[in-house]
Formats: sequence, C-alpha cells, structure tokens
Amino acid sequence: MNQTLDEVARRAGVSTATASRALRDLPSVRGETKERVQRVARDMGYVISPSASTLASGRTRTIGLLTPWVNRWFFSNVIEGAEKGLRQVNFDALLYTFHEAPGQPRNRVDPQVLRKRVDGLLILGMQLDEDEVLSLESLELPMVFVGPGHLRHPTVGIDDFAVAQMIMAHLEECGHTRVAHIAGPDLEQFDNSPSAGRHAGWKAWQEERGRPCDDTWYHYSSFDRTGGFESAMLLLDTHPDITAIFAATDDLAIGAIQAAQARGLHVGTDIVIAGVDDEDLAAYLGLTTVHQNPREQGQQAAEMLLAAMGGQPAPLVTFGEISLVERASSGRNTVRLVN
Amino acid sequence: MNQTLDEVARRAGVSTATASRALRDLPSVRGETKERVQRVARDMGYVISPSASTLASGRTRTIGLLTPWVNRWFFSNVIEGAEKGLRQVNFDALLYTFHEAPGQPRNRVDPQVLRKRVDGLLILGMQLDEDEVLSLESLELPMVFVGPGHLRHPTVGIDDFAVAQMIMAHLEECGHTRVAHIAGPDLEQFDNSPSAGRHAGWKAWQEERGRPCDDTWYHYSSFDRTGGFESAMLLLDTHPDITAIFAATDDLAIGAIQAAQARGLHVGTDIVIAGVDDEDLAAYLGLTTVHQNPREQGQQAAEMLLAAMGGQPAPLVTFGEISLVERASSGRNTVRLVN
DNA sequence: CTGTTAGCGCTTTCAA
DNA sequence: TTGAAAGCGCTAACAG
Repeated sequence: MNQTLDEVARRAGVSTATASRALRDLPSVRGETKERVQRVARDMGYVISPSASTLASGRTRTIGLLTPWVNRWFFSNVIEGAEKGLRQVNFDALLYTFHEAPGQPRNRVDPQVLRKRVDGLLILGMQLDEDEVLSLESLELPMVFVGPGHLRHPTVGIDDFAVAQMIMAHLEECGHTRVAHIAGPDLEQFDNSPSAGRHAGWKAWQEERGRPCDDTWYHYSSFDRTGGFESAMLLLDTHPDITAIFAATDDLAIGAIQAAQARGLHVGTDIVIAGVDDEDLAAYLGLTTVHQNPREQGQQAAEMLLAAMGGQPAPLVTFGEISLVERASSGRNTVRLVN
Repeated sequence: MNQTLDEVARRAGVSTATASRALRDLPSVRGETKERVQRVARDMGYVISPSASTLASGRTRTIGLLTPWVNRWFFSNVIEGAEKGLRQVNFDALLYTFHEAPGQPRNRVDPQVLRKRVDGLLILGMQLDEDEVLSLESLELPMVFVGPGHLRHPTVGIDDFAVAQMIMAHLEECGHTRVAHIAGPDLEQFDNSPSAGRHAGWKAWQEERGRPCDDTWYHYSSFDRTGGFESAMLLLDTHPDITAIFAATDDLAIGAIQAAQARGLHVGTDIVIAGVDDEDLAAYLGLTTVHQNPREQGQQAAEMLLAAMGGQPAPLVTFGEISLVERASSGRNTVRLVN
C-alpha cells in the first residue's frame, strides 16, 4: 500500500534509479527490465508524485495559461485547444484570469505567483505593456502569445491585415465603396493588436482606391456589442451615405446590426455589415464574416510552447487559417434570421 | 541570489523552521520575529517552492476543475467564478476537460491522473455514472459538484423544479395552458439532472391543472440549438394547437425560435417561447427566461470546497438565486430583436 | 545497462 | 517561542 517508486523498484527487483528510468521510458534501460517495471507499476496502480519529481528535476510539467477571460468565445476555445494539446503529453494547465468585468482595467500580471510553478507561459489575448513583458521575461521561461503578439516571442494568430482585405474584397465585389470601419478600442494603444491590423487593412484598401477613409470614417468605443452599437450610430450620423460597415469583430458587427435596425435600415439590402470571427452567433444571425478557428490556434500554441520548452526554436509568427463566410448581412444568402 | 527558505532564515537570523512558521503566519512565532522574517522575504523577492512545500506537507494548494467544456456560457462563467474564489486564498486551479465535440460521448474520468496532484475536486455539469463517482471517491478528496449533483456530496445549483414552476406561472399569467416542453437529452439517464428537474416542474404544473403533459407534449434530442429546433418542429407537427413552449435552456429555446420562424409563426404573438439561463444572447434576442448566475455559483462552490478541505462540513445542497426575466418572446416587452 | 548516493526546498516532530 | 534534524519521493550525477 506504499505507493512509492521505492516500492515499485523493490517489487520489480531493481534499484529506485532503474525504476525511475524505466517509468520515464529512458533508452538506457534494457527492454525486458523496462517492461517488468512498467507492469509492476501498472499493477500496483502506482502514480508518480509530481511534487517530488518537480523538486528533484526542476521541471513542473505544468504551464501557466494567462487569459483576460474564459467566458468569451475566442478565449474559451483557445483554452480548450491548448488544454487538449497539453494533456496529450501529460502536461497540466494552470489557469490565471485577469479580468473580472468587461470595461474594467485588468489586474497587472505579477510574475511572482508564476515563479517555481510552471515551465512555460501561454499568454492569450493580453495587451501587456513593456514593463509587464520585461517582468515576465525575468522568469526566463519560454512563452508563446496568442492573439496580440510580441516581437520577441512566438505568436499564434491570424493575419489581420489579410482578414481586412478579404472582407474589403468581398464588399467591393458587392459594389460597395463607401465602407466605414468599427475598430476595437485598443487600436491606438498597441500597434501589434488585431484591431490595429484590421484597421490598417481597411485603410490601405480604401486609400489605394481613393475612397473615404479619413478619421471620420472609422470609430471605436468598447470591445463588445454596445461598442459596436455606439460606433455604428455615430458613423451613420456623420455619413448617412455609408453603404457598408466592416466591424473588427462579430460582436462589434452585431452591435452595428442593432444600430442599423434601430435606424430602420434593413441589413443586407439598405446596408451591408460584416464582422470577423465566425462565432456561433454569426451563423445564427446571418452575419457575413471571416472564419477563424481559435481551438486550433490554442492547440498550435500549446505545441509551440512544448517545443520551446524542449529547447527547439519556434517560429516567431504562425498564422491560423482564415476564410470568408458570405451570409445574409452582405446580401449573399437569403436563408437568414437577421431582421 | 539563492532564493530559498534557508537563505531567508539566514538573513533574518533565525532557523529555517522559524522562517517557515513566520511565513505561514503561524501563531507560535513572536510578532517581531515574524515581521522581520516577512520583511526579509519580501525584500529578497522570495517565493516559496510549491513542490517542496507539497512534498513535505502533503498538501498541494491546488484543486482539480473537471468540466465537459470551457467554451459554453454556463461552464466558462462557473470556471471564472471558481478561479477567482480560489485565487483569493492562493489556491491554483488545474483544468481538466472531458469533451472535445458536442454530441460525442465524453472521455471517462480517470482518477489516477488526479492522484497526488490536488487537494479537492470541483466537478462541473458532469453526469457521472456510479463507477466514476466511486473511483473518484477512492481518492478520498473532498469534492463539490456544480449543476447535476450527487447525493453524497455537496452540490451547488439552482432549484430546477422551482425554475420550471416560475416559467409556468408566467406563461399561465399570459394565458397559456397548452404548453409544450423541450427537455435536455439527459432527461432519462439521470434523475439528478437539471433536465429532469425542469421537466418534473413542467409536468407537475400541467398535471395539477389537468392540462396536456403526456409524452407527446415534450421532446428532446441534442443539447444545443439544433436539438431545440428539431424538438420544436416535431412538437409543432404533433400539436399544431400549442400556444407556448418552455425550453429547458436558452440554447434550446433559440432553436425553437428558429423553428417557429421557419413555420411562419411570429414569436411573442403567434407563439410564446421561454428558456432558462439568461445567457448573453437571451437579452439580444428578446427571450423570456429565468436568470441564473453561474459565476456566483462557481465562486460559491469554490468556497464550499475550500471549507471542506479545511475540514468544515459543507451543506449538501446550495441553491443559487433565480429570477424571471420577461421579454418579447412571451409578448411582454416590445423592445426586441426577435424577428 | 544498473546501482549508490546525494540532494531538491520545504514541513514537522521533538527537544530545549 | 525557537532550533536541530529527519524526512517527503523523486532525479541526476557518478561509478561500475
């Protein structure tokens, strides 16, 4: 009933060291011995003590998952993907959230609580300031970013400029030239943010064609439906001749749809609206959008982090796949529920 | 630069044992000594080694968070609440997910991977069979359930029978007697499921008043919008004289709304639909529902688990608050977006 | 390929 | 109220 390595070793008739090696499947153990030890351990129902192993080896087989929220489509899916990727190789994920309420500033990231606890960091969708990044770097742990990235560290995300251009090309095809943009509020704070990339894609498209894209043609307030609503209202006030709106996310687009409806505009005919994400709601509402797969991005990020912890270099930037989904909000598919 | 307790002790001029006691704020240390040690530790930026502490004490200060999904409204909010409650007392949450895709059977819960890793278990929304519960109990760890509970263990949830009665009373008030029900697919597998409680509440209400509630008056397939859509279609086929539908969750209700619209029925006038949850979407779609707060339930459950790990007895059943939210789908509020 | 041995950094008796 | 010392269960040289 003494579930220790020593006991496994004793029963298998080997030393503790050999038992340890056998269970870790090190190549330096004779096949037969290895199997015997593993069988004995299995029969005993032996499980390793992670704390003892960590203490002796210095490796925790645990990563820290830093995220602003878990209750949002993008993040919860990234988390699921990452957890799956880690679990496959028996790594644990320690969850650290940094936001309590939308609209509130988040807690600062404190590297101390991470110290001696994890072998690596997966940082989701957080706009860290330079001090925070430096403090995290002081931990000397591999880290991988998802979403807003960092120049010095591997980042998984999507090509936000391409996303914007994909949407704009679609709108062009639909005959729209007076296209306003709703951005995320982090647009001007961080130039590595998705908001910045999407705004840049929109602006470049319009500029190259001599179309309206001055500062009155885009707007942002908060990063949710309310923000989308407000921005759309304002843009429609300023430019009643807008024929299309490209919103940086589906949530913002949904707010914009509400605004259009409040104005008595029929979405898909009177005005065209497109978002980015293809979250569950998008199909339901008939929202034209750019599809991305945060679950895969999470798994990908986990694999990159695993590789980095294994000493292998990871590419600095990895793009997830994106694809255009044409729906009723751009007038393309009449099977829809948008009013 | 040697960030150990020994070093703290040396600098504070005390023994390792005293330093350990001081940092854990044990009462057996003289106030002055305690402060000195704590100050030294702070100045050094000392952080304890969790693995060493765990190895020596047998306590991990970590709990296992078992959940089918993280990407669903209810679960992600429970997780956020729980994580917050745990973080406040410096406990870590280890995430274990058990579903990859909706509709697929989940992985079985394996107690071995939890062994020696956690001090307690928070089990979210999982329908465990008796074997699984027994195997978890073999870990001899306190556990708290959220959602579908267990007779032998503390459970946080809502009073599902009351939820149903609350909705039914509202529908009654609106003049509905021919009320069909859409249940969750776990209705008949487990009698402790929310689906079972809500179904029972519906059935009791109808039965007591001599109203239709035989087996053709409720239906279920899958636990998502598609399931709600299918069930509603079927119910409307069987009983074209239905005037209201009570769906066990908002997601099911949303599917039912689609079905009604597909039939050319105007929701709120031709037919009334109500759900349960009050997830984000409900307000957006104007869905009448029963509000619950999974975030608070998660935090509550974390506190109960903490108490249980501290040896304090926890109540076997704790109900979260619920309240009726009347919206357009039951004809009560014309500010709405439902078609 | 295998065994011996010395820790990893704490907590916890036990004694003072 | 404090200290000395014995582990907790494993890994990692090092030796053989």
